[in-house]
Amino acid sequence: MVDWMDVRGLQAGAGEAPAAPRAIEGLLDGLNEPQRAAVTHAEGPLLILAGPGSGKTRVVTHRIAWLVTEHGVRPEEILAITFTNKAAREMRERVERMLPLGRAWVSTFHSMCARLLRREIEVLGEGWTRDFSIYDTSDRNALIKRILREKNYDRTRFRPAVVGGWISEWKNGPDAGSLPGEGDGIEEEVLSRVMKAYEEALRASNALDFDDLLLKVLALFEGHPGLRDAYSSRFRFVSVDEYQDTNRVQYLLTKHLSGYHGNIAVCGDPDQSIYGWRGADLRNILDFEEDFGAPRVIKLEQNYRSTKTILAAAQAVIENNAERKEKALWSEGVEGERVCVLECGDENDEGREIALQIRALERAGASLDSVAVFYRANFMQRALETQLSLAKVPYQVVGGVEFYARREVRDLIAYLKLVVNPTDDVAFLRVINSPRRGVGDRSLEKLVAWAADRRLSLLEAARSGEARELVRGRARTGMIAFSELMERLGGIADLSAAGALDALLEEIDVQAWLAQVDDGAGTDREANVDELHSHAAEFDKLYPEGGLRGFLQDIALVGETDGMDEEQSQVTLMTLHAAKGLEFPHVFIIGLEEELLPHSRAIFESDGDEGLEEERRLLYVGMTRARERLFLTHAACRLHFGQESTRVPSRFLEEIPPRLVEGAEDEEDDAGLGAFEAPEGKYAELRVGEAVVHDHFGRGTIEALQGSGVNARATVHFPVYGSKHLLLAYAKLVRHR
DNA sequence: GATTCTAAGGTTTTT
DNA sequence: CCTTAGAATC
Repeated sequence: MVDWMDVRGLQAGAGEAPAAPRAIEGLLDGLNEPQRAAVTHAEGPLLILAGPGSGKTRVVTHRIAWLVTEHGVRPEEILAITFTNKAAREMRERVERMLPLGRAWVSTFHSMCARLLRREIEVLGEGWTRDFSIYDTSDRNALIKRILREKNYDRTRFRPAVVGGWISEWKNGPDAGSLPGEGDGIEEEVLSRVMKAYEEALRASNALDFDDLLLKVLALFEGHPGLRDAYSSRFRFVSVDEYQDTNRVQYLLTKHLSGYHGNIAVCGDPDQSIYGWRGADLRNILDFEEDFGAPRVIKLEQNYRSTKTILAAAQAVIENNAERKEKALWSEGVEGERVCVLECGDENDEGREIALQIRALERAGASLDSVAVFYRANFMQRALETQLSLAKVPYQVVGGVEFYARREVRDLIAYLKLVVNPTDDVAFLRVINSPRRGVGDRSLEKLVAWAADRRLSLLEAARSGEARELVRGRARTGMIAFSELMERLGGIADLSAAGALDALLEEIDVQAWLAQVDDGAGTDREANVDELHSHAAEFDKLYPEGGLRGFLQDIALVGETDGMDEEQSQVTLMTLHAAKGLEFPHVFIIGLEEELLPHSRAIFESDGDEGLEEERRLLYVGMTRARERLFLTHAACRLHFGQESTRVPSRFLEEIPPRLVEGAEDEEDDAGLGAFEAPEGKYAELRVGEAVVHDHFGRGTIEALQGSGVNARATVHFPVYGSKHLLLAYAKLVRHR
């Protein structure tokens, strides 16, 4: 949850003086030399280049504690920026185990900016007030869709999400803050015109999108140096985590925030930069030394997480990148077992193989929550889930359908947003007809046009007798009923979050509304409403001062209840991107195939190796999550978009030295000997040289047999696919004639 | 205004 | 293959 307290008292030192914190026992104990140096760095710029598993979080949290207890820094002078809200929460918790953090700001760039704007946005004088709404991506898209329709653009060619993406890209690009010109192409024209209308609509609705949160603060800082200096001097110690994933706008904010005092500590790892595709600029961290004037540079190179083997394999891969800062990672850990590369038939075979290996790990004493499976693209999740379910391996997927994306939840939030900000037209359009009030598209079209002519918000329009004359029948009754409802709800804006929600639910007759909203998809919508209520109640408890406004801000910026369930013993499934910052004893990375990892978009892009290097970093991030065992799989063919395609093993696999890979060195010998011990059951009759038929690969010849029972494997040569190592338990080999 | 049909298009994702 | 969005139809 975003910390919401402390909206007052910009002046450092305002409020009661806290008792001087005591030195914390052992703050530096168990830290290595560079870690200690980083923790005890006080004034001036600091760049921490932290390899994976090098104790970065520990260093950052201990440094904050050290600043407070040993260097006389007051918590309210500290601003710590993290990559996600979850990371912010965790960092605050970890520091607070050592000392109270009180009014320190620990947050993402976005929540920091939202919080700052709640106080200062009126200084801009551009029309926004402190009750501004925050539009998330789907609010944004809904608005753009409306604009595209208004302007009669081909909405199949120009999809709202795509145009929204362009706008966001523009707002994070070099000309952020200005509007794009029309240029000569149709795309430039659409971007230019739609964005112009979009920006006007945002202003008219007193709303900001995610990008604006940062841009408005930037504009404030640039236009009002006094205000910038007030914040920069209040936050005497600024730190930015995951600096390799910051974009241009975030870089500029960092500059402004630290301009006054230069006490800026950034930390990150260029080798783990995986968000270039959404505007993160690797140069921010690569150029930090020039940008921030002779910083202290500390490299954390000792890895405490992975076995030597895993570390060496990951290192061997990443060394193929040209664009990087050299790091000499080392570990005092054990050699560990070799990396296991598994070749599978297709995606189902891959899933089965993973289930099988997980069972084997379990037999060896591992618990299921020590296992994670990473994949490049979400579509790979499905086959994996199918096979794990069949094999009865419990799993959880990280990053599924977001709670706040569910329809009934979004509707309720839109009501609340409209109460707080009656000019929020996106919210208005979302709920005017939910529950159904007979106000259809045609009626709304008239209302929108009427309101636009008079520069009024839709709610104001719906209140006016003149506008009500535009429509008749049910539509008019509904419009009147709705504006009266909003009238009645006006007073709940100042209630607590749960109080406001209760009042709302009472007014709209939840049961009837839920019955309407229900599409019979079996989703438990009532439970979702209850969950929203408990979120609200929890928020009230945590931040009694926050109220409905605070709650809305909080949920606008927190994507999900984003917790992994750590209670139950189950395997964790997620994309490689989602894996950043985590660690697991046992890691599987699936689909190590050309055009998947590296992804085809990266392979075929024109501008050099940038994309390819990012793919390599992605694999590097995945590999370095593993503590003890690392499994890499690839399939010979894979079904995608209903199309079966033959797969080529990833070039990255070849970058791992064979000596680090299980069975890679001596495979040839084993196969030649045909060491096959005591074959049993139905596989007993298979012999080297025999012709067999396989589901996918067709007819082939057995070249070698190894292992027994469930581990019995055969090397079979297929005319089309070449030699394959197959697990007999799954390959369903049939003797040919 | 609701339901059904059709066509397109489908990395990665946080805020 | 499967989801989604928009158009067509009742």
